[in-house]
Amino acid sequence: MKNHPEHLKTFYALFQRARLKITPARVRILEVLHHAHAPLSIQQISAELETGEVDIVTIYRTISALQKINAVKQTHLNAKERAYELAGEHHHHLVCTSCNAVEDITLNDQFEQYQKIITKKSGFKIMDHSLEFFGLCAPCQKN
Amino acid sequence: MKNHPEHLKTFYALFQRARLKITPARVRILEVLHHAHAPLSIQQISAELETGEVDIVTIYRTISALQKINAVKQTHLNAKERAYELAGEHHHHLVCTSCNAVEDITLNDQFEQYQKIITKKSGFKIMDHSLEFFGLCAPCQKN
DNA sequence: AACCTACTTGCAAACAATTTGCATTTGTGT
DNA sequence: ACACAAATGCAAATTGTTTGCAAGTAGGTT
Repeated sequence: MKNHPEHLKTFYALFQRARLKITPARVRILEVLHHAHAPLSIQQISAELETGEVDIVTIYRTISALQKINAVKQTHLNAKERAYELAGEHHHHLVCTSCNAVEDITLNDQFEQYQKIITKKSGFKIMDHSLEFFGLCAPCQKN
Repeated sequence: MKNHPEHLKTFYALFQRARLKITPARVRILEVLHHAHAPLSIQQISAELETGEVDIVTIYRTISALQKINAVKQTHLNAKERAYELAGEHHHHLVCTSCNAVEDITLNDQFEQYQKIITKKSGFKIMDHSLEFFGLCAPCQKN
């Protein structure tokens, strides 16, 4: 284990536990996700990287691996694409249906309440969830 | 406009407003969605119909048209597929990650509260949302 | 520091999902 | 019954995702 970016160290631990190697491609992909302000699709991750830096097949495989070790979470921002964000950065999303901007929102007590009610009513053991709001962002409401 | 199934009449109105024709294929697709107990993917809709009854391309186009006039809503129950349900039957979903069962849950005040808070905080004009919980259903918790 | 081996990668190609073009058919207002 | 725009099926194009395999590499061991 060489000199890898410091701020990703929590992920390196996950890697080691799963016997996954810390490769340049994986570090770059983690960095891209880390710097993102919203979940990214495979295509978007690919676009963030230098052309030819990482093959898109490798991105697919890396994301898949990261999901298995719970290092990334999948969300669904629109009809077309699946998008991914680093675990531990879980939040809900506001998706503007006009300009396609995506804004993160942090969950609060009110939502926890709702989840508790559902749990009680359903007998379901809830492990995770995905919530997206669709509408118009402030700027787009003026047009 | 001939003798079409009575219970779908609210949709016929939407069709006419949008100058969409009421065809056998569309009626059948609406029926399938109407009888479904959970959102269905394109493939599932296709499977519900008699073989060769409606071309899968037509299902794609029909669903797309129905979405445009807000007659169906899209949800994302799992990583692979998009699923659809009739509008007006909007609810949240409990997805069992073990047996893949999907259970509908009806939203309640608690959730409305949460949405209100988000609206106030963000300045977003929320038109719609999508919420899925993932976890283990009661039976699967025992295994 | 060189070595070994299992894990990774890129590339090509298979596969699957979704969309498009076009000739033909059909619903619906007149 | 007629006329025309809209809808359908089929084939083919496009796009998204997965798989097979030979070559390359991380990271523990000597």
